[in-house]
Amino acid sequence: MPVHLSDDDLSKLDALVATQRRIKRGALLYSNGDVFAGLYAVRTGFFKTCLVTEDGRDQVTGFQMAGEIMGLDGIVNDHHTCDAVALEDAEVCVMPFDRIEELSREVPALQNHVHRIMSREIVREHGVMLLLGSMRAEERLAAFLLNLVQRLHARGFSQSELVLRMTREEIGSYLGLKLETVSRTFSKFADEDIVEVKQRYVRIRDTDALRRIVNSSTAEA
Amino acid sequence: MPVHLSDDDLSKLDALVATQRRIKRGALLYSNGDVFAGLYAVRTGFFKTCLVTEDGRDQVTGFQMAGEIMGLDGIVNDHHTCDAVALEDAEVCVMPFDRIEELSREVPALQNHVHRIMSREIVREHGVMLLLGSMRAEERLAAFLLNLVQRLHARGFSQSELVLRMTREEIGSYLGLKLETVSRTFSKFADEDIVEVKQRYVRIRDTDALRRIVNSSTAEA
DNA sequence: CGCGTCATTGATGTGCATCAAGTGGTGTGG
DNA sequence: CCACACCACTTGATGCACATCAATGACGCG
Repeated sequence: MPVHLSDDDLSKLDALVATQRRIKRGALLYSNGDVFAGLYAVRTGFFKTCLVTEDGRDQVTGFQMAGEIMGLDGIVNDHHTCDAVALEDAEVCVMPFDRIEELSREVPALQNHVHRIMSREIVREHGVMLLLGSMRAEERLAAFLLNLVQRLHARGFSQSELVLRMTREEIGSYLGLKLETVSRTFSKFADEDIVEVKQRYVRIRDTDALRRIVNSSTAEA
Repeated sequence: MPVHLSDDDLSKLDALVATQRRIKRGALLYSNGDVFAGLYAVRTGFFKTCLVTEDGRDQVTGFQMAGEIMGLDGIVNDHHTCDAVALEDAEVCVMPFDRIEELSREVPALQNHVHRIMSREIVREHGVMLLLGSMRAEERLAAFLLNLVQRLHARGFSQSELVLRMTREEIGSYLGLKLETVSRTFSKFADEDIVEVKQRYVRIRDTDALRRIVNSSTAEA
């Protein structure tokens, strides 16, 4: 998201990033119950955020890659309500939230930027609700792949090739499916020459077919 | 949510509410594609927000009652991405967003308040994702009823009695179920003396039973 | 090289959707 | 004021998509 700032403002922004943190693959950036310190911007690496309930339910709420912001859930109650786990070795910028608020008051562009980030997250989650509430397995996986590849492409990667950073189980948890269903659906796509799949490696051979699948609600209206 | 403000700040806050709007039952407060003007605080009445896709899918993303804020989805792209529909005659306060940002810069308590509202919405949606992604029909409906009655209770209504403002179909859309399933699940709860249901009227006879149902994931861990 | 983790694939089961009737409450016009 | 129409709701019969259970296969790491 581009923000237009003066040089003066930019130098203020530098002050925002208090520290950097390195997170090993499999390690937690923060977890449910942790005191909220600030927001995190992913510099390198790949994360998942997930809710874990007392009764053992586990829901992946999102996957985050370079440039994306984590930690917004902690603002309401000064405590995080989910876990952030690195799926590969990663680096994040730590931005203490009181500093963000302070600077936001001085730099309107930053203020608006923060609001947009939060609103974007809300809209993203609306999309996930639609997916979880009304899509079938194939539609969910197709939407997931398209979203992933689109975000990777925006970062300079291929539009058609990707290496999944997460397991089938994590994909399933995000999509509200069991890992076997995710695997079977991958195989089905492969049979239909829509994708090539070899473990974590995925090559999309027919993007339009995926798009058609996403919008195949047996549309009546 | 309590905000602590000085008298001076309070008088500034008055300036926030530009206008009031009355919405007839069934009418739209805003809809997908509308230019984002500001946030809305529900004064009286009851709303649903829902996504409608081109291919005819329809997902209710939330129900809003007095004191709750609508319109956050419009901030990112200056356009709303969902519809807000009044389920009964309603009144809302209109708060132009540029005024909110302006005042936020002067009144840190307001600034923080806005951040908390947005964060709270993100956390709420996490909960819905968990519900849609991993709960069975009975668990979903139990969670829904508990949430509704809890919010009503916080507004001075009964802890055990409520009148639903929405149809079975709208409940189903929110919970990712078909209306028949919602109806059957109500009947099942009634058979088990957990609730009394007569059309829109619901009386909860055993709150703990509902709570037990919500946490009955066949917990292994 | 062997063990643990992740992935694939098959057989079977089940929860919810779908299809279909029928009921009750509400608003409207004769 | 009643008859009719409409809509929301309920309930039953059937089907299907995905879950579950189970076995095997492919990596990757110590």
